[in-house]
Amino acid sequence: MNHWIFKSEPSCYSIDDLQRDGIEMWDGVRNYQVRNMMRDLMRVGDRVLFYHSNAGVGTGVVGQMEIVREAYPDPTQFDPNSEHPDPKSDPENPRWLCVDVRLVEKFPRTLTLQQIKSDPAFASMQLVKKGNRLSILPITKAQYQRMKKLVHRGRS
DNA sequence: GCCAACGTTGGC
DNA sequence: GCCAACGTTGGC
Repeated sequence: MNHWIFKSEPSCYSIDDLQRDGIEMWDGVRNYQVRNMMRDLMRVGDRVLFYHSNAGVGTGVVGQMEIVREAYPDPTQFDPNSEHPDPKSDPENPRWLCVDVRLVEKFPRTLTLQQIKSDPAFASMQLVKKGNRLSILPITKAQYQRMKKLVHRGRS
């Protein structure tokens, strides 16, 4: 089983939106590295941390999810009215994929990026490295569990 | 709103 | 295949 972080700008789609929806198609990925991770490594049952990006003081990890459907063609690439249509994608051989996620838990508070950066256990994570622009990142099981622990303990 | 980082595009 | 221009991401 693999562990992941999925980023989303809360102004676009937030943990509260997912709480309302329960299960959601994670669409709009338009990056080849991320697509390949979805295709090759992501499996039903994988655990995922939900990260709010570009959220000011609210930037950080806000909950956990799980993968409930493995990679399949992202329908929004063929929808001219969607956020990210891709006219060059061939319906016979779709370029972009998505997965379905289910909310497991909204955390009682946000584990902020500041807190994550200040913990040496997370120093090796891609998330805290400068210039990382991937919307989906792998994380180790140990790091995942430590984040869960910190956020439930209330203080770190 | 600024700007650094980095992926993508397209001319050659 | 190189690389400059451009667009996007995301922290601050």
